[in-house]
Amino acid sequence: MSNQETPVVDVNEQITLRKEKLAEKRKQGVAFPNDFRRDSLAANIAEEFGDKEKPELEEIGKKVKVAGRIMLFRNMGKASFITIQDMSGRIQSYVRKDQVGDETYDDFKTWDIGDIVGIEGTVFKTNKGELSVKASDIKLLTKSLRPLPDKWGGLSDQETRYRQRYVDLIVNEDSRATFIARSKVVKAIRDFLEAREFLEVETPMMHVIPGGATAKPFETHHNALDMPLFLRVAPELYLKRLVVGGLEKVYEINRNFRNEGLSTRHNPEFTMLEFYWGYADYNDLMDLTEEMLRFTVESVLGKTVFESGDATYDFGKSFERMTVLEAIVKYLPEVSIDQLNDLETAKKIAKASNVKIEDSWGLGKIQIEIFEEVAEHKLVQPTFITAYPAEVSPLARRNDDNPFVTDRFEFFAGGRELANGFSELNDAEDQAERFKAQVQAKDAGDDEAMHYDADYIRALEYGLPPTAGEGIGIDRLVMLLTDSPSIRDVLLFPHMRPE
RNA sequence: GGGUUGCUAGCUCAGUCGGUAGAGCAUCUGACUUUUAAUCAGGUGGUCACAGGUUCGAUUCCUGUGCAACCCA
Repeated sequence: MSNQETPVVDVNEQITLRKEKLAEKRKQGVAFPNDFRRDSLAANIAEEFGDKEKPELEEIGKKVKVAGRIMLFRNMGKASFITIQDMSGRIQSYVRKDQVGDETYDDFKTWDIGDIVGIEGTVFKTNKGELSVKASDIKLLTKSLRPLPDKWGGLSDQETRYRQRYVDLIVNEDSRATFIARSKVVKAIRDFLEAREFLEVETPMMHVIPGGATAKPFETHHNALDMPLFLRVAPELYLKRLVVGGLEKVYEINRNFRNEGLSTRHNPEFTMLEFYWGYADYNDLMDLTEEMLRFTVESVLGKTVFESGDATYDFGKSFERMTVLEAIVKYLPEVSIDQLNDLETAKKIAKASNVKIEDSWGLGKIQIEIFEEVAEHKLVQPTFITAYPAEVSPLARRNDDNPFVTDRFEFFAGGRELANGFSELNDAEDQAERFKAQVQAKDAGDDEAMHYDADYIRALEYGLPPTAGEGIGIDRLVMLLTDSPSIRDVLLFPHMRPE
C-alpha cells in the first residue's frame, strides 16, 4: 500500500535553487568527487597552533588540508571568511580571490551554508587573533540541497531533533556531546570488565521461548520454519547456559525488546549490560558494581562528583545499602518491619499508599508495590536495595537465613532503577517449580509471566556453578551522566510513530 | 488509558477580539580583500498540521483526527 504511494517531496525556493546549482555542477564534471584527502582535524590544529602568536605562525607556514561542512559564510567581495565543522569541531578559513584564482572564487561565492568542502591552505591568525586556514585551494565535495536551521537559533523542536537526528547532530553541540559520552560509557564498561577477564559474547536476539524477565515480548514469524519467534526481553537464560558450559565470566552489551508503553524512561528497544560471574555472590556483585560505576563516571566525566537534574551526585563515596523493608520504613516511618511482614497489615499499608492490590498478589508482591510507591523515586543518591521477595524474583537464589527473600539487589540513582543483580538460582528442581508457578500465573491471565523453558532446566541439571549475575540499563545510566531528562535524548534514533 | 499544551516561511518565534499574515536569521540582487551572529541598500518566500462544522467570510471560534511535549494512572 504505502510502497505504491509516491513519496511527498517537499520543495521550497531554497531547495530548488540548490538543486539547480547541483545540476550545473553535474554539467561541469564530477559532481560528487572523492579524491580529496584531509590531513588535519579542526581540533588538532587548534591544539597544536592555538596558543602561537601571529608572526610565529607566519614563520612556520604550516600547510594543512581540512574538510568539513560550511556552518558560517561571510562574504566581503573579493575575500570571504567561512567556518567549517568536522567531527572534532570548527575552524575558520579565509578565502581570497587572489589566492584561489578567479574561476574557483567566483564558483565558491555560489556555494551555500551546509555544503561540504575541502580546503588546502596555511595556518595563520587573523588581525583579531582567530586561528584560521588561509586557503590556497578550495573544492566543493558535496552539495547540500537542504538549508540548515538558523545559525544562531539552532534547532530546538524536540520532534525534529528526534526524527532528523542527523540535523540535530550537525547543529547541536550538546547532542553530539551526549552521544560521545554514551560511547565512552560503553567503552569504560568494556575496559573494566575485560580487565577482569570477563568474556564478551553475543547470544540470540530471536528466542523460541521468551524468557529472562517478566515482560511482554514482540512476536515475529520465521517463514521457512513456519514458526513464531520472539524478540528477546533479556539474554539472561542464554548467558547462564554459557556459565554451565564453562565460560565462567561472560557479559553482553546489547539490545532488549519489550512490548510495552513509551515514556521518558522507556523505549521499546533499549540497551542492557548483562554479566555473569561464576563462584561469586550478590555481595561480590554489589562491590564490583560500585567499583565499575565509579570507574565509568570517572572515565566519562573526569570526576566522581557531578550535577544531574536537581541533584548533585557523589560516586566517589561508598554507596548506601539497605533492604526493601528498611527502605520502606525509612520513607514511611509510621510503619514497622513487623507490620510489613504481616499480610493483613501490609495490605492496609498498601491501600493507604495508593497501591491497588490484586487478588493474585502474595505478601512479597505487596511489599514491592509499597516500596515502589513510597521509596523508589526518593532513592536519589546511589543506593543498593537488597532482600527482594522470592515471589517477585523467579530466577534468584533464596536467602539461606530467610527463604522468603532472595539474594538479590537493585541499584538506584536519581530515583530510577539502574541495575538488578542476584545470586543465581542454580537448583534445577527449584527452578522447575518456579517456572511452573509462572506458567500458572500466565494461565491465570498474567501475560508478563514467564514460559517454562525445558532446555534451560536441562542445562541447570548439568550443573550451574554458584554464580552471580546482573543487568545494568545503559540508557538510564547515560541519562544520569549526561543530565538528560528523557531516554530519547540518549538514543540516536528513538522510536517514534511514523510521521 | 485520562488530562494539559503545542503545530504559522528552511530555522526560531510574533500575530489576527473572524476580513487569507509579520520579525530576526537563512535565501535572492547589488556594494565590500582580516570578518566574528560581519556590515549596508533593496527583494523573494506561507494550503497558518489535517478534515469537517458555524459564518457573507475561518489561520483565528467549535468538533474530530494526526504528530509531539509534559503531567497523572
